[in-house]
Amino acid sequence: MAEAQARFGVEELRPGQREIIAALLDGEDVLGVMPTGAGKSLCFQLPALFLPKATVVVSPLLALMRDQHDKLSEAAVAVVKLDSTLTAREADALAGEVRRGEHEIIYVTPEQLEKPERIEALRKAGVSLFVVDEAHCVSQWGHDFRPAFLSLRDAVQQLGHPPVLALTATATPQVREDVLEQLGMRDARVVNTGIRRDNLFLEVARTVNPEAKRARMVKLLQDEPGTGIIYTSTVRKAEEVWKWLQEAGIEAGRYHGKMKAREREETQQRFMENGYRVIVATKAFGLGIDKPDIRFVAHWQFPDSLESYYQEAGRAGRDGEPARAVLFYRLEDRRIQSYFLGGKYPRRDQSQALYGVLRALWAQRQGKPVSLKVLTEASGLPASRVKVLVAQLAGAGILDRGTRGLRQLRGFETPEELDGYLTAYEKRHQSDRERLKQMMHYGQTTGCRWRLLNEYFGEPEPADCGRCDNCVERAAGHFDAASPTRLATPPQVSAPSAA
DNA sequence: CGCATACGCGGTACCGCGTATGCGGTGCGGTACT
Repeated sequence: MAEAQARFGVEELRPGQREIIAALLDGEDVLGVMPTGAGKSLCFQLPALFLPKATVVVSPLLALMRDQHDKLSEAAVAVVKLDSTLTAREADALAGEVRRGEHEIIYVTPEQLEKPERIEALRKAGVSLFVVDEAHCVSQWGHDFRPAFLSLRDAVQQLGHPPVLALTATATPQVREDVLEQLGMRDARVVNTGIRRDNLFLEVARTVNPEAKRARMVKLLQDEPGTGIIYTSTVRKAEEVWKWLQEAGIEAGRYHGKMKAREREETQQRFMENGYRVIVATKAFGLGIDKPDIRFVAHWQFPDSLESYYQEAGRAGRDGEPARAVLFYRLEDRRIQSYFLGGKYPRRDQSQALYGVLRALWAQRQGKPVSLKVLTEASGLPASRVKVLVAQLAGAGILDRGTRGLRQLRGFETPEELDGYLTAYEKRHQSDRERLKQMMHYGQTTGCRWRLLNEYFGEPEPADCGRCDNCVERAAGHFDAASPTRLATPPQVSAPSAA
């Protein structure tokens, strides 16, 4: 404890932190689900100082790595980060230091761990603890646009499977399962400190058309003098809303993935310094946004799922003061999310084609390994999709991703097993559509919204909360016998047509 | 998936209708060029 106090200025460990650290020092794998601000970082920074060898921390964003690296350097921790911003010369020099074991904490991107030379350097150094920060990215990003997250399981294996710590603020039972599976942490201990946020008021504004949305937003901005975020589903919509607010004389900033990195950093900086009344943003404005006094988060359009919604809405009121999460619900906004879901995963025919091409290549080379590059070219599929499918085959034990390429281990033994491979992503797609439906249910329900969220996240369900619009209305007698239809009507979520 | 816009066409002097086409999130890393 003296060490924690001296190096990090920490007086006392919180219950979740204590449990996680104890389990790690016992050699267990741990999945820690803790809200932002609950001190996730300390769960690995503190053990890192005592463990004999290095702690590797996988981080999804260069900006997050940079911030944590700089903070730790100031605390006199021997820390290094390996990413693409290094020149080849710098990378070599640092890899040398890593091999010689000169660093206690090593930050890496998942992409770096796909390189054999990085793994080799870490293997030489020896790894005492392997940490995946923001671990929901494994499930949220791994299966489509950053498949490197699906290679982490191999990296852990190659490093001799040190204790693995996966940390996240948001995880449904489903996402938890996926993270544990994709990281190969079958017997992990799960430490969950809950999602409860007493100061956050949940509300939905049913808006039948764009005019209604704008009118409702004007009202929100009049009622609520504090700083807020407005999330939109597309870059174009973010720009549109941003211009509209500026014309209305509101000090608004914008943030989305099409902006230059420099401009995004400046916007975020100014937001932190209270230079904006609101930020209009896409989901790019997410990880690493940790301003305590955000008074409201409004969604101009609903996101793909309740975990996305809660991640974004939960950025309001981190300081514990009253804050509002307002969803501007409009049925038509389903369109864009349905579109995003459409192309997310490998289709059955692509899974089938890839496996066929791979088997042909192996046969042709008499069982010699096939490089990912050769397979990608032969399959004609996008590289990221091939990576996802290869990770799936590796997970099923069909192949091995060695330094010399993809090595065949065995074939599918039964038609059922092959079918499992072919339908896995169809099932995932189906469950994503279900999650979108639940998001819409949240927008349409007349029940307690906190109860619905708790149910969704597998948390104990409270009695009606008094901290959402529906409970307040019910308390005011608006849902009683005078308007029985509102209570009796089940939520209207129209079934999505077959894709 | 479904809306917005453009286009083609018929028949009328500018316009309406039906069909075609485009669009749409999140970031790493490596490469080419200044």
